[in-house]
Amino acid sequence: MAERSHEVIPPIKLKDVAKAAGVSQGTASNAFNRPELVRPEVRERVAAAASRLGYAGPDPRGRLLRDGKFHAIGVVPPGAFGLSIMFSGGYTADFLAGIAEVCDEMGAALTLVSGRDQEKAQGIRNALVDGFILNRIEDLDLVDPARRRGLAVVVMDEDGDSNTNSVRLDDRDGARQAAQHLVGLGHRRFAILSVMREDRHESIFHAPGEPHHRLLTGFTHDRDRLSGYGEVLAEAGISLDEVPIIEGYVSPKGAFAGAAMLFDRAPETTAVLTMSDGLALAVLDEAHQRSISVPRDLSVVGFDDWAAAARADPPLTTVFQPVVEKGRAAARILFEGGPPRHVVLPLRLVVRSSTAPPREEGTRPAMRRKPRRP
Amino acid sequence: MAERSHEVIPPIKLKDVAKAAGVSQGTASNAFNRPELVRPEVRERVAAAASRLGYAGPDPRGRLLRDGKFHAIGVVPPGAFGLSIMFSGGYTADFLAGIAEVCDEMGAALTLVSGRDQEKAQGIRNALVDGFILNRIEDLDLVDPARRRGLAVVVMDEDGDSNTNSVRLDDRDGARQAAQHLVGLGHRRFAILSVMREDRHESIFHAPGEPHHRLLTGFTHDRDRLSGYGEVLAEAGISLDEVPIIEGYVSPKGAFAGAAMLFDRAPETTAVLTMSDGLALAVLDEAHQRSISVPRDLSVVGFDDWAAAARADPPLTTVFQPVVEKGRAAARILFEGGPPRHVVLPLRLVVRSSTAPPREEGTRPAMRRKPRRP
DNA sequence: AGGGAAATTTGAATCGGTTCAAGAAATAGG
DNA sequence: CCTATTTCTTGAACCGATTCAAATTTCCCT
Repeated sequence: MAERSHEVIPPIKLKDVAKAAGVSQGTASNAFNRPELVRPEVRERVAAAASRLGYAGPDPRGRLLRDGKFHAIGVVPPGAFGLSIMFSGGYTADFLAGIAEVCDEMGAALTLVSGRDQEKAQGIRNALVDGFILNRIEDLDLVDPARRRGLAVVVMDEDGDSNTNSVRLDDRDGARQAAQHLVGLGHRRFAILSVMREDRHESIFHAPGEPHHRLLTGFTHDRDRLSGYGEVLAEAGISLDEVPIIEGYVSPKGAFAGAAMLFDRAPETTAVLTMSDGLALAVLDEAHQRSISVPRDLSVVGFDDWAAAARADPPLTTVFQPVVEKGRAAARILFEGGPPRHVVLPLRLVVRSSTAPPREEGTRPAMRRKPRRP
Repeated sequence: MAERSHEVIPPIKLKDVAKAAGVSQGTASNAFNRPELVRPEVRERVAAAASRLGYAGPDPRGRLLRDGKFHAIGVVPPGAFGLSIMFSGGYTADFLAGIAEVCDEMGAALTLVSGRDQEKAQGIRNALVDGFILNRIEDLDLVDPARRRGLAVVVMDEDGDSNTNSVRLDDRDGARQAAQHLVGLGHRRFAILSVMREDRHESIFHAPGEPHHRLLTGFTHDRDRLSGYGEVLAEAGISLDEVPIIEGYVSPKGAFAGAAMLFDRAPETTAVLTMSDGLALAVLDEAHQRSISVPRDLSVVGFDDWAAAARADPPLTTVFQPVVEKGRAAARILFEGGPPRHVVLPLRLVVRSSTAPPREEGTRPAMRRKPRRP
């Protein structure tokens, strides 16, 4: 018949191989997966049949259905930016590297689930993974779909309810270390540069005495940092109410505006605590513009330990975040299973050269000086 | 019975939902996947039953088996370093970003397959993906296992056999552009810094006149670059045989050794063509140590356009590689299917400040000067 | 050779859906 | 009201393996 040649050859299945080798399908399966259970001669017959038929080995689909495990864990890219943001370096890259390390050890695959916004839930429902690592900030509403599928879930940067795994950093303690360092150096006149997540375009100066409940700082970790600073200052007899706090938008521009505001409105400051290296680096830059010497005239502490912090001039004292370890911890929880765990990782102050004891009273030059910029 | 409480509740399946809703399993399936085929009232009854039973929607395992598509593509980490190398920035990160972009558009997942060496083949056999992007260099032997599974495959940096998809860069043309630039500036005294992939620890100086078949340069793209250089020089009447070629090991140390050798053994050179920005940056550094001015006394061209190239002093003229686009192209081929394709992407010379016309004869200072280093 | 233990092999159940031809019900047309 | 359509539903086949109790062989001793 003419149609013969148009027929699609159905792909070879284990059953076909079994038949060709003259064994049962069960034995054929064992020949591939538990060869020690099969007599060498038979094993060989199966192998021969397989290669004769061009059979590449058991299809993972079948196995998957049967034994349920995907041997892969999933990560959802944060925000609405899509997958490629995960490779743009910095935080996400380090985080993934930590996860990847553990996946490697476990011989599991790491699956990056695509999708933005609503599509993400869809992605969660269909992902071929055994568990998910979710970002608290944007993906908290994905916990439910994942759980309903019976998947293990780890939520980052959030305590989570007591039966959801979580991994977060001890931001409060990190902030305490930073503040303690400055207090220990003898500083008494502090200012705090905070970030503001609202989409505002002007920085806000909260003068001493202003009630701090008006702060716009939104994320838990920012609040933790602030409270860490507050605690240590309080222990040193300084009320947070007396400390000027500047909130700037997280963009570089916002950071510079905040830095300028610091010099303009709080010139008596000898030590600046910040919520992020971005802000601290802006302060360094602005200080340079105004010929204010860091750390002689002003000590600056960052937060996060960006790569740029070590290269800054002067190298920035800042708080290191174990981001890679965060990834590792999250992945390990997923693989280990067991009852819900709540991991809190310690931060560590890295002392570099942007901090020093304050200048003696009287020898400090006025900070408010015209910027050199045009 | 006492055991009652110990019984494992079997997970809810579509069948259970169908029964609870009083419809056939087929209808229940449609209610989820093709709701337009189901009367609204019935659809709702199914939804109600599902939510009452805590059913999260059809399990992907079942669907997978039936319709075969994983909606994911796989990437294998190069080398024996494992997964986490993919996030260490630079080449792999850019490459993955390109792949990720396309996955996003297609709503597919990106799966990073773990495993090193032999385990990789195992990973290929079990990966839950529809296609693979493989690195030529280490993964050529993985093409077969992937193909046998009937998966689409794209091989990078290699022409591949004519029925294997491939994506590569036009290194020869990139090299031509670089050489042409220097020839156009008037240079006639060239040297070439090449890389050596063997695990040697000393650089090799191939003096003019030496037969070049002794070069150790191993990768196709390195040979392409060399041949591009050679072609253009030949067109300018300069035989490659007259050009000193230095092969250095790819480590930073090797690069510096090669750079030193250049100044020591080929001091009359006015223009250096390199196989990599790493080498070119080492030359810049060594020139600085020896107080040789670039580009006044020596023009240097890199290859790859590393991020550091633009920041170098002076900013390095180099050949830009569209790595992100490489990733995109590979992913697109996988998703588009169709007959095998062989994509060759163009490179582009980026002229910065490390190249200039040669100094006039006679005014050039002797290059061989004692290095300032201790 | 005979009996029991150990090593292999078999066959059928199961994993959780999707799909499609065929039947049933609802709707439209005359 | 009856027939022709159109819209929904059903039921069974199928996707490709793994697993395990039971059946069969092989092996080892006496």
